[in-house]
Amino acid sequence: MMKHTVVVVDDHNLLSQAIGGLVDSFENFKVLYTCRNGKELIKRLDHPDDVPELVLMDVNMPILNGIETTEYLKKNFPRIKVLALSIEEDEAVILKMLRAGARGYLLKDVKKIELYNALLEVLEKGFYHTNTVTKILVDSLTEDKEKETQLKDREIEFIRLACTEKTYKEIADIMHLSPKTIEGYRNNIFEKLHLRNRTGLVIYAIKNKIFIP
Amino acid sequence: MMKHTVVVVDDHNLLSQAIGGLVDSFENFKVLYTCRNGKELIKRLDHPDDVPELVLMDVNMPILNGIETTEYLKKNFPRIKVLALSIEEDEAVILKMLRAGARGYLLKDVKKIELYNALLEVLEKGFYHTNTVTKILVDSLTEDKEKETQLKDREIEFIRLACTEKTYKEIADIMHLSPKTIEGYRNNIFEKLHLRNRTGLVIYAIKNKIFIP
DNA sequence: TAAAAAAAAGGGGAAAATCCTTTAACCATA
DNA sequence: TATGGTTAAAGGATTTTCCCCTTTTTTTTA
Repeated sequence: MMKHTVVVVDDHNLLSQAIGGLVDSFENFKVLYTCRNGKELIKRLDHPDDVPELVLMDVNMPILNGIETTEYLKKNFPRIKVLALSIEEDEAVILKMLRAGARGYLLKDVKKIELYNALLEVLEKGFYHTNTVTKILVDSLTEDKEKETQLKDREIEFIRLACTEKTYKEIADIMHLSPKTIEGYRNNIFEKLHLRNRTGLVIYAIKNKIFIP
Repeated sequence: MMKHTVVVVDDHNLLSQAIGGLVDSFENFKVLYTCRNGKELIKRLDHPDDVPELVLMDVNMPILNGIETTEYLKKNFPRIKVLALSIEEDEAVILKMLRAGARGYLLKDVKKIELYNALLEVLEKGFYHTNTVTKILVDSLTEDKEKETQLKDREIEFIRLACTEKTYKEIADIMHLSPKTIEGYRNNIFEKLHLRNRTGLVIYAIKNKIFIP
């Protein structure tokens, strides 16, 4: 019986070993080799014997990351199916990865049986998506989320000021706007980013490098 | 005429060059050499010819920072006078540096004339302090600032919770305290740290690594 | 140029945060 | 056992924030 061929691409040594081992333990799958980043993978694909059916691809890698690598594969090796593997649960990242051509998106703490199902389904049906990922996909289609979530210049300006000890009234003065307009800004941003209050906004701004303390 | 000997210790190449140039331009001062960190300086001091009268010391350096280096000099080369040079305007840092034995504390955007005066005064009077630094010094003596500024364990715990979207009432529940007590905590902390509101507290906590977003 | 969309502003009200003062309970220890 | 120090808690007043919902003004676009 011919085993399905798999390549694991992940810069985290321990994890790629573990995942490789898991895949090898499935009787109808075989790990050809593992790579530390996209560049390494692309190099190896020069040899026809090294071209797998499926790539388990980490998203966050140095040199050439999962998104870029997947885009490259879609262009140059369209028959290779990419299954993304990541700790990132960030919607934007998941969307980028899927748009780049990934056939599925697994979180790294995936259970053995789920990994197996994912591998099989990707080969048979061409895709595998958990409920979470499906929901994100649907949402992104139905309400043009990215565009609406995009922060405008003036909003960014406001956020930076909100990361200080100034009151909204003071911020309004600085931005030459009415306090009521500032409230509007704040309310829009809260809704866009699913925030409850200013503290959440400050943390968000710092996490996303809008404001650097 | 004998020129006064100076060594510049700063890991920022450009800046140490600039400062060195400035010092050399004073007719009665001469830069012996520059170092990138405290370790380098200590090594060079083995040679008696390399022992200067005065060291212009950066506070933030890798390997061996300004405070540790100044402490070492106080112990082993008490005749070398240290003039601290930093972008840090943090009270605690300034105090540490002075306690370590620095004879003065200059901000890096110091003007030429002020640097000159500082160098002269340190050599002649033994110290040079700007108004700002003097005030900090006085304050630290009069009201035992350090001890009172020290945050207690429970306060740290509170601060971490304040860096979330929780209301004070929710925080009170979590900490098994009355909301009024939580208010007390907050007020004490605001006063200690000269803060106006929760936003300021969040920024402070992140800056000081009490809360890592 | 009229219609649509986005930006700005407003009113009102409830909740939360801020500020100030005072009280209660509990220790330590002189 | 009085004394003072610390921590916890409360009352009351004021400001700021947050949340609806509506209106006006400006800009964009069909």
